[in-house]
Amino acid sequence: MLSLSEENYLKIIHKLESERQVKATTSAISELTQTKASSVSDMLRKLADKEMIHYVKYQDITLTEAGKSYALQIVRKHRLWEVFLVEKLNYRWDEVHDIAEQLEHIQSETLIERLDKFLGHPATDPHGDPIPDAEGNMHPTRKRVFFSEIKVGAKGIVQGVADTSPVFLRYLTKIGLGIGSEFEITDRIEYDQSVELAVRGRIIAMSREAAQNIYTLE
Amino acid sequence: MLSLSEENYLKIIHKLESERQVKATTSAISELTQTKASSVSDMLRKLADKEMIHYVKYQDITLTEAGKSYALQIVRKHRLWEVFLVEKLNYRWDEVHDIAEQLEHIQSETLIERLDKFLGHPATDPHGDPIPDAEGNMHPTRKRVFFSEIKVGAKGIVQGVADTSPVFLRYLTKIGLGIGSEFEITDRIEYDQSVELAVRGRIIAMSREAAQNIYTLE
DNA sequence: CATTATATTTATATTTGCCTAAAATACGTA
DNA sequence: TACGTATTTTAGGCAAATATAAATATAATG
Repeated sequence: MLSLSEENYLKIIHKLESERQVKATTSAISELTQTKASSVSDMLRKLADKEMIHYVKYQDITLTEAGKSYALQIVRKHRLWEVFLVEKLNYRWDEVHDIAEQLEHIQSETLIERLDKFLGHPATDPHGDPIPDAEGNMHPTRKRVFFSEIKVGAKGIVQGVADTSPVFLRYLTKIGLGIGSEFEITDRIEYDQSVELAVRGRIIAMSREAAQNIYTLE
Repeated sequence: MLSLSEENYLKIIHKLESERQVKATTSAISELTQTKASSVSDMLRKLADKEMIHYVKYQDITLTEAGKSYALQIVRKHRLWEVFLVEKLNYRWDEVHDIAEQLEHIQSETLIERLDKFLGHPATDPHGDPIPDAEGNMHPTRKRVFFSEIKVGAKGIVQGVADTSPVFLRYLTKIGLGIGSEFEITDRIEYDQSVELAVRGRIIAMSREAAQNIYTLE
């Protein structure tokens, strides 16, 4: 059983690992956790002692099997609680992150399985992210295709978002876009790679930055 | 905003205060929290600094208005989560305490009000204890009459238990007694003050100790 | 490839919440 | 009321998780 802090580190390392762009390094973790690199360094030694990470000084960090499994359990808890908050307590998708961040650390052998059952074994959270099963398997999902990559003229349904910050989610809500929304990419502006899309009969201009964070599935 | 430890101390002090038999003293808190008296003493100074308790060295401790209000919010959260666990996740009443003990510390402005609504504004928790409202008011409850005080021949309905330890709750479940159970006190043995009662047509002998922890209302 | 810049680690310190041991205070009773 | 006992507080320390500052290793560049 790990401490709250240790759990948060595992989660962050998992996030960096699974978002294959970035490697898990001391400074990347420091950045994401908003703690000093020296503190991260301390914690990495502790997690290595507990065999949760592979750690060689000055090199990239990777999770061990045990560490990955532990991290996926936290992800599972986080996402199931998010579903609970949205489905049962009527929260909006941009409001649930901070609360789920706390709830994901509740320790109980049985709680999360009962919650999962109560929620009807949902496959994804309110942002479209898949929920790992009790054994830590993410049911293989189709490949994500971001708005920034979809060819002009293509239609589809929004399946998820890669940025779950409240400010981004509120923007999407404002323009009438959510998971399940139908869309058509009507144009891409070469100058700044922004896109134009049709949602509910309205034409919307969207920056490349935003378009890189909304996806449908192949 | 108080730390988890500080919240637990407030809760314990409130428990001692409201169970009017015992006064909140350093040693009583030490006993209940299973921490050394010296540690308690440290914490009391901290809580006094934060104006959560009235504290004069070597004297009994009482909560300030702020402290009482804070403590009641924790009690509210604890009891609402217990209702959730029993009503929605099908836990038994002897299983919920430890999980609620964790959930009661989740910090959110809105979560508990939404949970309360979701649960249909329950008046009591699964052990019959009243749930304070958002302002910290316990709706005035009728006076408790314990099995150890009920006169022989009287009938009634179990309204609550004063001991919520799993071992006690499992004993009650085993003898077929729960909140809402009809009973009749059929005899009281003068020798050891044990009682005899009829539940669902069966006659049960119950020790004075157990009888002191089950009650109906006046 | 030498030097500078950046990233990382080590050393040392702080805060929180706990501990043990010792000192101070309060209480029961002879 | 004075003594012994029990309670409470103070003093000094430890572990966890953070920080700052200094040392060291790696990477980037002219």
